[in-house]
Amino acid sequence: MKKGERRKRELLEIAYRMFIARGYENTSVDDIIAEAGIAKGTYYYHFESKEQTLEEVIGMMIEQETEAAKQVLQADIPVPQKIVGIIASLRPRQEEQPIEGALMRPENLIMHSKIKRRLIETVVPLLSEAVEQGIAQGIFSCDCIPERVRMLMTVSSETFDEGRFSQRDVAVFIDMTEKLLGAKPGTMGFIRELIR
Amino acid sequence: MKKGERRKRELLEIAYRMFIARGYENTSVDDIIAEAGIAKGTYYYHFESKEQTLEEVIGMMIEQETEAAKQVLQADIPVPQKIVGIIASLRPRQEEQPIEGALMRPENLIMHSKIKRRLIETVVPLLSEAVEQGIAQGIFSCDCIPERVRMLMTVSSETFDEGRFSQRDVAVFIDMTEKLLGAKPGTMGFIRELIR
DNA sequence: TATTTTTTCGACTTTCGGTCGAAAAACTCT
DNA sequence: AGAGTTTTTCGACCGAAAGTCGAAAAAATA
Repeated sequence: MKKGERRKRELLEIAYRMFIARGYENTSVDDIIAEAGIAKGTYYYHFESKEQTLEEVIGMMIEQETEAAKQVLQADIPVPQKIVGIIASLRPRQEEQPIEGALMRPENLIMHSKIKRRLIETVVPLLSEAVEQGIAQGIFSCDCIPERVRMLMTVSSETFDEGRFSQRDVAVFIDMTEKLLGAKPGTMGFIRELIR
Repeated sequence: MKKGERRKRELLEIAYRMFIARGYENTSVDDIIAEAGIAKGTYYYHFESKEQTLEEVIGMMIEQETEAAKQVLQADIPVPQKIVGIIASLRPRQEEQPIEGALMRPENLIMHSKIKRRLIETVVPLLSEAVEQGIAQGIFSCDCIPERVRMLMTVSSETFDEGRFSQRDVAVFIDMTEKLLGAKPGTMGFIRELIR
């Protein structure tokens, strides 16, 4: 009674690839089962609905993305680098699967928003901890850490995720980060390197 | 050759009401034509697709929302009030159509995001002008105005649009606004009144 | 009035998410 | 091994919804 789990993983893997490559909306259940070589009933034996599949696929993505972020948090590097490292670790890397631009295209609006939301959900606590460390070290100085971190993440994903941003955007974001966290001007300047 | 325009307006009006009341996804073309008492062919004579209808409906909304904002910009009141006034003028007013919570519910993700995007698009220039005025008066002091304004709007809509926010969110947002625009602490404190 | 253009109609097609009952495969227990 | 039970698979079928199309009706034009 564990064949089911394997099958589900397999389907999840396929859905994951297809959702990323062609978008959630442009991938039909028929596409998925054709690729997997199974019947429709089988698909719906493993998943409640197409949307639930998306939910689980996003879960996989998040988990994967979060992995790296956690590493960075534990690492023995200066706090500002940690923060930047975490943010960078979960930005959709261009070199990856998303063939063709893909993930952020208007057709994928739904997937995009859902990912964004859950990513923020899971990463805010991690980043907040890093900021706490920074405060303990006298690098930052502020209250309401989770709220501040969340706003920073919101702006970051909304501004940088879709590629079209200017150097001025970067400059303002750096300024904003420093001011929101109560850091000395220049502390976060090296963000420039990572966004690019 | 102008009966067409009237019909289209009528359809747009109906679609507008239904999209707001029940959400884009939950409104079928059949619903719309039933309400309008016309045949499907007629609908598709006037619109390319359901999505294009949404696009035009959003256009109507934006236009409408922007109206008030422009008034505020011209008004003879202190700049900080203008800014808050503009933002307030285009936040979905609860008392309005959106019966049942409605507009911001997860089902309406698509409509919601599209509105958000186009709203920011059209309002950033207006707000930027207000900020310019503020700078001229020595109330604010910053560069990269449109970028800063856009980020503020992003955070604002992402944080406050869906109802679930805390007083700490408000406090941080005020702090952020003042710091991003280079205003004296306390300048924007009255935002508190308007959110909530 | 004749003709041309615009508008309307509604049956039909296609696509897609989802259901269901029954068969097959895998597992359990004596 | 064989009977019985549970899990997994199958694919025909369903209903909803977006979109098409040719032809008729209405309106404008000459």
